[in-house]
Formats: sequence, structure tokens, C-alpha cells
Amino acid sequence: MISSKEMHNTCHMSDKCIKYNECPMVLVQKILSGKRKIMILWYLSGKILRFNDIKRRLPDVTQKMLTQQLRSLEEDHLIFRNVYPVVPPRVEYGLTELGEKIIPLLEMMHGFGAEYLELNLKNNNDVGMRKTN
Amino acid sequence: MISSKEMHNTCHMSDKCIKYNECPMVLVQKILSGKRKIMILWYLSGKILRFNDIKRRLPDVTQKMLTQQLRSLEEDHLIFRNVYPVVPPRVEYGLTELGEKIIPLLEMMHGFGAEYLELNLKNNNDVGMRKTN
DNA sequence: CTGAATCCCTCGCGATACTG
DNA sequence: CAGTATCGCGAGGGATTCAG
Repeated sequence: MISSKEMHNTCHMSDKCIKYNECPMVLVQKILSGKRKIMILWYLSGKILRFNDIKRRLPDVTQKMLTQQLRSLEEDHLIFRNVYPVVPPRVEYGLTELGEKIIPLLEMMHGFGAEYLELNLKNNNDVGMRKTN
Repeated sequence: MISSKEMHNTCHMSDKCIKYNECPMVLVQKILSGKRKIMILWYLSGKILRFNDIKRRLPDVTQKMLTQQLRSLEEDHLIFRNVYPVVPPRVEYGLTELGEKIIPLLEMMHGFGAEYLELNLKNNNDVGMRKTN
């Protein structure tokens, strides 16, 4: 069994990750760096939702942008897309088997976010008020 | 003690998160959705690095973009920035106490990325070849 | 209902030059 | 070395329309 610390070090460019594109962290960075990816995955955790179900939960997202994010997640095999040939059309999204493996990560994110908020309340900071990343 | 599942549900817009901006997941989404944030935090885990140390580890990042990402992380109090008034200038970056709390998350990301890569090798997929998110 | 396709414009981002 | 400042292009993303 390789320790977490060892794993960590192998991922630094200057250390053992010969090819940058084979680094697990680079992969995760790419997969998650969409503007709504984390929220979408979170909403799909343990559920299957239709397009508008997701859209309704994401304030200020346009149909075009949401479609893009969903396509991207689908390309990465984290979510599946099921089209029912009925009228009106019915399209369902859910986590793939691979996608489900990210749920513990999402839950830990939630824990971190809660911890962060708690500290934030005490210090009167305001993270959410900035414009971009 | 509240269960993970309960925590999870409280975060869905349609459920208990009255104010969207107070949802821990929305916060995490905002904090992490930068294009290089995860990699920067990862490189700073347990280390203190100078500007060029970070730049060297991030292929194809411009000085301008890196500065932006660093400023953003600093605003969110995840990293600190220490300027030494010497010549030539010396500026060091590292995780704050708050930032260090994200390390377990990063390590779990690494684990997920590794798992993902393993599956990817078997199925001959190619996540890293797309253009954007 | 769930898209795809256009139009159009902002601004993200790279390139370059300059400063303490 | 570690930045700011400026310019300029092209992609990102909004609004709207059309389609199955």
C-alpha cells in the first residue's frame, strides 16, 4: 500500500510525473473545472433528473450553457444521458458507475464548504460576492 | 451527529437551502472552479513556493493568468502571500490555516483521478484531449 | 420538452512592454 | 524576480429563433 504522502509527491511535475497529462490531479482539474460541473454532479448524486429539473436548480444558467456542461460531463463518462423517444421529449441524466465514485468526494466538499462558511460567519468575510474566479 | 446523507439533501435548492448563496456546495463550486486552482492548491500542499516555482510547474500558463488565479485564492483566504522587501523581489505563497483544511480533499481527488485513469487505460478513452470544459 | 443553430458582443486571455 | 499596464484578437456566453 502506497501512502497518501507518496502518492502526493508523484504528482508534482518536477518530481515523478513524467507526462503532465497522465497526472491524476491534472485529470481531476480538467474534469471539475467547469463552472457548474460540481453542482450538476452534486444534484445528480443518487438521483436521476430531467433536463429542466437540473436547470431549475441552477439559477442564471442558460439552456445553451447547461447543455454544454452536460455534454462535457457525458464525454468524460461521469454522467449518462437517456433519451426517451416520446412526445414531448423526455431526457434523463444520472451518474454513471464511474460518476458514482465521485460522490464521496462531493460529500467531503460539502463538509469543507460548511466548515468554511462557519469560519466565514465569524470573520465577516464575503467569498460569494466576487465576479469571477 | 448529522449523517452525510442528511447533509447532502439540505444542500439542494428545492429542499432546504433557502438562500442559494449560503449553500456549502455553491461555495465550493465558486472557490474551485478556476482553471488552475486545484493544481495550485495541490502544489502548495505542505510546501511554500515562490512565484516562479509555481509557474514552472504549470505548463502553458502565462504570468498574467497565474497572478489572477493566485489573487483569487488569496481573496478566498485559502493561500497567503508573503512579500520580502529585498532585491531581487522574493514572494512566497503557501496554504493558510483554512487552506490546509482542503488537503484531505485534494488527496481524495488524487485517488479518484488515479482510479479514473486506470479505467481509462482499459477502455482506451481520452479525457485530456478536449479543448475546454 | 429538449435541444440545435444564428447572431452578436463582451471580456478572457495572450503578447508585449515597462517598473521597483 | 515578480509583478503592473496596455492593446488586440477570438472564444465564451447571452438572447433569440427554429426543430423534432
